[in-house]
Amino acid sequence: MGPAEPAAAASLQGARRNELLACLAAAELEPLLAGLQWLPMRLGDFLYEPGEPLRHAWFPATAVVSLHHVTASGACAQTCSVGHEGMVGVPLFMGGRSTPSAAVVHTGGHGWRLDRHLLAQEFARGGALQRTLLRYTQALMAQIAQTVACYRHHSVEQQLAGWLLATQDRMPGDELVMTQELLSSLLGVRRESITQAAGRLQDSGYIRYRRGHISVLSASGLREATCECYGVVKAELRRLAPEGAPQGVPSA
Amino acid sequence: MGPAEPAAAASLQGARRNELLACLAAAELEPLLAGLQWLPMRLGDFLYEPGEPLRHAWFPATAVVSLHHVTASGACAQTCSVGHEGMVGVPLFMGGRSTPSAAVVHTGGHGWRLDRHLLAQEFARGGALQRTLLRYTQALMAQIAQTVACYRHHSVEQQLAGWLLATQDRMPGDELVMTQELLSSLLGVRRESITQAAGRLQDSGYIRYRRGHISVLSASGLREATCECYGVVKAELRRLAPEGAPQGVPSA
DNA sequence: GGCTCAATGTGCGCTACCGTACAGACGCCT
DNA sequence: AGGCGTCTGTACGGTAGCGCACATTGAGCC
Repeated sequence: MGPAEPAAAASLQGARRNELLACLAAAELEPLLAGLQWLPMRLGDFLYEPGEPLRHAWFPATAVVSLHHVTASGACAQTCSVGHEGMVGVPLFMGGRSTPSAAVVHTGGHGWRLDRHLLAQEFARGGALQRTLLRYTQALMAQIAQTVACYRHHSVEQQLAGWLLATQDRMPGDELVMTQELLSSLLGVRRESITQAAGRLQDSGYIRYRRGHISVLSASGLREATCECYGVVKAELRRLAPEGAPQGVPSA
Repeated sequence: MGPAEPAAAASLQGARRNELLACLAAAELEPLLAGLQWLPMRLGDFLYEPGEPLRHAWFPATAVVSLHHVTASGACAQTCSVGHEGMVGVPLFMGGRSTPSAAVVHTGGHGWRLDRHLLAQEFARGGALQRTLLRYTQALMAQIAQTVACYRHHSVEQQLAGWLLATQDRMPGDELVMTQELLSSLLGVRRESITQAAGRLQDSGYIRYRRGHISVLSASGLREATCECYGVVKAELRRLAPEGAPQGVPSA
């Protein structure tokens, strides 16, 4: 963990880099400020692990987080992706404290960390914050459920294209720092399957990659290459997003 | 829809057939009674369809409901199962009104139907009902997420065994009315794959089936045959279940 | 009993993805 | 520059599940 800027830096302005925080009126945001910290979120950081009580909630701004499950044999499968449109730590207000899933930062960046007591306390008030978080949680459920259908019926190439689009939507810039090895473990397939699928996407001119970096050259091409799941999830996130929230990538 | 028993039949006693309703103290249950109806839930009934605003919430007692997604090409994949331990209609209190998924009754029985306005109104009070529903919703998310990992990494035979166990947990008796055709469409695989997997389970002596009926002969055998996903989901449902709720199958 | 139709059994080739092994290539470090 | 370690490319056989075609069987019905 890097040195935190003082809590005073948790200004209204800064909070607007996360859409859930951004939607809150000053009156609702104010009580949270004391528990908000703007922190780096580094590639590979685990925000929580299976069965372990969550210690904080996170509201990413430029970082992207993957929620995933690990099977008994050690295999992994990403269930959803969280960026500036959402938050990590839903169980903190749903009442469970922990979950069988894990959350890991797969694109480094920054975000807001919020004290869990403060979150629970303000959530319990039942106002705009509660409404916003519950709507987001529903979108999260839709995302996970869509992933079920996608893993069942669509090809690795379609899933990879969708993953790249979803990740790009959540980060500034077009270049992902990501090895095929890591990507394969997130999607729960072999590294070689990613090599092959990524090769085809590169041959089509949609992406370019080199040792640990992937650049999106044509988002519209990727949209051709992926299945409908990407669009369904994006539409549902938008439908359930808080009103007045900025759409799109935050300024870096 | 069959003829409804009069709302007066929505007694405290009857409500105990669903664990979420059963956990509520009389004071919390009372305001709901006017909107509760004990109704038959027939095989094949759609409780809601993708994108359509939900009209009711359902609290199954002896029926079992499958939530599933349908892909653009018409393929289907079950994301989770709901019986007497849960409820159908989470989007009604999460704020979305509709969802991209569908809910269909796959094991006929009875359950309580609740007026959506009443549900939303009582949920907004923020008491035990809200706490209970949110904890259940978290369990539902865990179930869907576990399904992601399961579809990715486990065999159809493992998934079938788990499905049979999960369904049996939610219904009275050991005989499911279910064709392989319907089962295959729920799990999102070919009918022949089910034939093969079910054949192996029958050869092992764990189940017996004949034209549209499946009997569980050995739940412990099925537990051997399935993956860890069944156990993980069951544990999470139990962990997040309301305190004081009866565990196990309701009397029919 | 015999008919009919839905449900189940079986076989065949096909494809996507897996598991393993190893070769090449790029980037970083000294 | 040269070495090293990581990342990526490729090839091989193996397997699970798909898509299709068709045979068989059982339950219900007249």
